[in-house]
Amino acid sequence: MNPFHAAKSQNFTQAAKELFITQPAVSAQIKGLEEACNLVFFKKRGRRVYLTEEGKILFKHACKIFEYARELENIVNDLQQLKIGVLRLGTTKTYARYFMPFMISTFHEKHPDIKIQLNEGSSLEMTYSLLEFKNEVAVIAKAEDHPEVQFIPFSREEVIVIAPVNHPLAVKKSVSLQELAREPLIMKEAGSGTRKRVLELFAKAGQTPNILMETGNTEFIKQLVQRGDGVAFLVKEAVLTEVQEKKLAVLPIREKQLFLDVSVAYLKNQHLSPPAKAFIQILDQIKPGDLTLKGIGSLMAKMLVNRNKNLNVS
Amino acid sequence: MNPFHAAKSQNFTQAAKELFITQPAVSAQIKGLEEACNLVFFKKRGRRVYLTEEGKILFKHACKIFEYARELENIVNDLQQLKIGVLRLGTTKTYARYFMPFMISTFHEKHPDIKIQLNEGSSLEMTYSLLEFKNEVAVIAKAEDHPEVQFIPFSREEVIVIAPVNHPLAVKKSVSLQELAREPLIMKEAGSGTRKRVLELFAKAGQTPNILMETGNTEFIKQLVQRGDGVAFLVKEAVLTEVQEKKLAVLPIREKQLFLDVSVAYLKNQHLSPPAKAFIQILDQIKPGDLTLKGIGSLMAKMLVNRNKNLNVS
DNA sequence: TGTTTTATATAAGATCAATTTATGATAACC
DNA sequence: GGTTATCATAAATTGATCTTATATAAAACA
Repeated sequence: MNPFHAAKSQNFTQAAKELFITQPAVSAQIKGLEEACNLVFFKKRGRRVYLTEEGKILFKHACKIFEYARELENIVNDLQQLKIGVLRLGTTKTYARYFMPFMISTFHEKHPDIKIQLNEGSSLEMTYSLLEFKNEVAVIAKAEDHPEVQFIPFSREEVIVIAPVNHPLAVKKSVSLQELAREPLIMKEAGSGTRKRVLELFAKAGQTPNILMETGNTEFIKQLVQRGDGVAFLVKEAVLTEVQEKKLAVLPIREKQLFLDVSVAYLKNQHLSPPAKAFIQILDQIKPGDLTLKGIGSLMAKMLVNRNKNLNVS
Repeated sequence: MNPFHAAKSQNFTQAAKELFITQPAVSAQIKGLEEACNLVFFKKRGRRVYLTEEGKILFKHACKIFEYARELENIVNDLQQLKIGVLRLGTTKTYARYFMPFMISTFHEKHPDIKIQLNEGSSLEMTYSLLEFKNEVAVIAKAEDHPEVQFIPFSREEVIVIAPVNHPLAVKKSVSLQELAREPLIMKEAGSGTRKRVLELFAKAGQTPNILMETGNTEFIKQLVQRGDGVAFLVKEAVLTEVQEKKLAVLPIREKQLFLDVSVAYLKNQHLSPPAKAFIQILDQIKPGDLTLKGIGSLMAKMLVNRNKNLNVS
């Protein structure tokens, strides 16, 4: 099995065969070791060799090294075969809440041994987290372009304007940006992809939005709007339930629909770990429609079952 | 400290310095490893290198190997410095009882970490135990010469004849072998050094001893003689107490005193382990007189204190 | 007892792996 | 924008390891 083990079979020639080398090579190796240690590990008697006491002691301990070497090989195999590994994934709170569960569950189903570390922040923060090697992949909007970051869009999400149910504009057939600019706006924080698109929209229309408040917390925004503190632009998916339950009204914008591209982002010209590669590959296979709440319905049960195995979402 | 550790310092050049090799050597090593594993362990960004997730995992496990390698070095050092090791020592029951305690105690005092395995048997059996590698050193009488065994005499013990205190010959001024040959003799077993000398003695005198019984057990012989079952030849040292206490009588042999050489025996042309070498060296330093019961008196206390540390006498 | 077989040691030459030297590319620093 | 620091690469060198061939010695056998 290993040099020592073979030699221990009280036969250098046999050891040589097992190691696919010649007998003099074994003799030389052992001689070298003995000289290096200034100790004798084998004694010869007749045509047999025996381990000395020192040899036995050294052998016993040396075995552990070979054990670990074998273990290391297993680890390398496991790394190749996605049996061990970590996927460090960045995303936004909103995506984590509305799109990620399905993606992660699908990934986890296919690679149940890979640990998943999910980090949240604004799209921009997550873009930088890639550059800082904090995350390897991010599911975010392109809040800012960066020459070293590759964005692969995989889903186009509609951004809508929400208002309190009793809002005067809610009854109108269409609302202009000019009208919206007068309303107090609960805006997503700096670095948000949605915010970027919204600001672009106002700028293009020559309007300046009346930003009442900024926050990264989508749930908080919904609460404020519901209480009548203002209106807000949010991804449709995130307010679906509240709209259906008539807790929030959707203001129909006069201008054409506003969309937000959700992308997988990762560093250009940088090696991707096997888990990261596998994750991106899975995203390629998932049809965008499956990501929405509609698609999730039938998969809810599965997700709940698989959730807490080695799925270290932190 | 080790290749990986150094490389982990996010700097191949630094690693190379620590390893006393050049930077391209480090690069080549890592490239080789990565290619062999079909994995990427380092990623470069700017002028720094970072461990990938896979690199971190492999590194964590590889450290254990280097830990063990360091431990192995310590073991080799300890073997050289007699910090660990086993002394496999053969001797006879009688010597174990009367001479060995002092020798072992002296050895143990000088090399407290060496374990001692004491095996007992007749002198001849112990001679063969050397040839079978069961023991490395033996403290025995030369019961039989052997071309491969080196005997180094270090003590000359007097052999005396003991008889029951009321034995008719006990009152005589001197007893001839002829007279002794008529007495029932409790003889030491085959392979005994004493037996060999006694038989030689009778043979030289043209007499045939009247052997009543053979046994290897010296204490048993003393019991039998005390009970009046016969006379026996034994090493003086072994019957000192009983003679002083007048439980046994000593028959004065007419012929010149009979002596038995106690030797250290070990294999010629065979490497001796450091513990065995150290033991023989200590025997060289001990004056024969110290070995007897007389010499032991003052050392009794010390022996008793030191006895049960890692002194595995089996 | 001598001959054959089996096993290790040794020496010289060949092979292969690892290292160095020299140089190029690239990003950070001033 | 030039300089510095760092890693990559290629070719040459070195050194270690292996092989081939042979010697030696003990066990097996006849």
